[in-house]
Amino acid sequence: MSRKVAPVLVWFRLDLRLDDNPALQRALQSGKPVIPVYVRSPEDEKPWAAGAASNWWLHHSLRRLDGRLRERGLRLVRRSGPAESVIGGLVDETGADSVYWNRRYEPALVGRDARIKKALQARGIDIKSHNGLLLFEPHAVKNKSGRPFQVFTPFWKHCCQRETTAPVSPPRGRWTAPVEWPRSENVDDWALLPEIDWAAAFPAVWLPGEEGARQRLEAFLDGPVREYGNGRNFPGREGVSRLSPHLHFGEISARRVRSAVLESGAAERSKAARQSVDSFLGEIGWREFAHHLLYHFPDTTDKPLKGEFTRFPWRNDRRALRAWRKGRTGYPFVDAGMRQLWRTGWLHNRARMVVGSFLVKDLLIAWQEGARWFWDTLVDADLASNTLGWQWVGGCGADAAPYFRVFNPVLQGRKFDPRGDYVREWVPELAKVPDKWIHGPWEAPAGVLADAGVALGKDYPHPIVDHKSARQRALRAYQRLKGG
DNA sequence: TTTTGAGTTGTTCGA
DNA sequence: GTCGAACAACTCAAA
Repeated sequence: MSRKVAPVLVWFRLDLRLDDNPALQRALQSGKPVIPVYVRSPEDEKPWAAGAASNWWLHHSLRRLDGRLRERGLRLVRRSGPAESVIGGLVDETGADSVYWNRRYEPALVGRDARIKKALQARGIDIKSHNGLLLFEPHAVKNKSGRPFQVFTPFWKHCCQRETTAPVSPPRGRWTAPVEWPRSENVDDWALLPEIDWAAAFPAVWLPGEEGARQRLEAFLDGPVREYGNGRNFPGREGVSRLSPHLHFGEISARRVRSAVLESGAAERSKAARQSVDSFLGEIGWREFAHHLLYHFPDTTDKPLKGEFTRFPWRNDRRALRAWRKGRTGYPFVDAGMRQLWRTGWLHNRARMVVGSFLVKDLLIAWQEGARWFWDTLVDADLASNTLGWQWVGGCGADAAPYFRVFNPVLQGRKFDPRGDYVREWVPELAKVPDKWIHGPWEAPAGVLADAGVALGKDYPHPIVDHKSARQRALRAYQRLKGG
């Protein structure tokens, strides 16, 4: 191999995969030696530092990616520091004449990447950025008046009428490595893993990395996808894909997921299956929409999109917030969700809505508090999706839930966890409570609780608020806001 | 330009 | 027990 051929740097970000990775693909097609790089940079921590659960995932995902690259004769060079100086320094060290990456759309990073691009181009480096994250890029989707969509349905209808590009598979065999590898930091030294054993249960649930993503997708296509329309509502069943962390870290692309679902033929089996596929693809659409909104409304990570909500009378109740975080609200369905989150770094979407509604409406605690907690505890913590979700549940987003939509945690439990499986799994102290009372143990006759070995206030808390009056309180607060 | 219809995920109340 | 209306008002997209 000639020493004179300048290598290409491929800057990996939220695209920790080999498959359908346009930046990598382009580099490989150039025939030049390829140097994959991951930069741990302080800009990535804006507006919020990465959460502990995300860091756990990142640690493992980086190791997996390095392993996969090594199978192809490459490796992942890891560096930390401001991205501009790290990438610039690597260009100097390696003599690279090109740098390729896939675009990110978070407010803090768009400008940074543009600066890096400009600075490198000024030095004569070939810079190419690609779309590896989304089906439709935020700046490319506009309504007929040239403005960003703010309502999901028309947004997604519009998107579905557009052309999409097909996923690409990387070339087989071994790839061209540089003559010399630049120094790399050790992921272990980044201290991404939590010191306490809080993540102990994660490995039983998750396999970070591209292979794990593939397995999840295949398991989903093997069955649940056909029942998704209905099955996705039941947190105690295996009805959803659980692809969210893999999608967040880019271990699998939205293009790949979409095309695999369509090619699986799942939709052809029945009308219900067709609808199931549509509603699953709609969830991919919500991910797109979240990025779209955050790109066009960058303040919404912290500020309500609807301005009047800045004067909403949120309560500052640390005690209630703590009970919510720990899953000790006394509402079993809510507590099951919060404990699943803590133990596994993930929460079923039905449960996300219920616990979110409980925090915001029943406890009248600001949605930002919920967003922060999710940010720290979710392995799929994604700035765009988290922002959209909490603005939605808070009723202050673009596509807001009407304020009077207050989830009743008992009814939700009875409807979507009728046998109490979900509650029994995550709130084991209630395991012996009969189905009839499992979602509202305080209503159970004393004898029933005694037989189940539950003393309320001792083994399991009394409800920290009375839902009926809490609902009234929330409705009044929201009504006042409207009234001015 | 104006008008019209619709908008992720719910609950309660009263007939 | 079931069912439909009410819970508001507003913005947005499209015809």
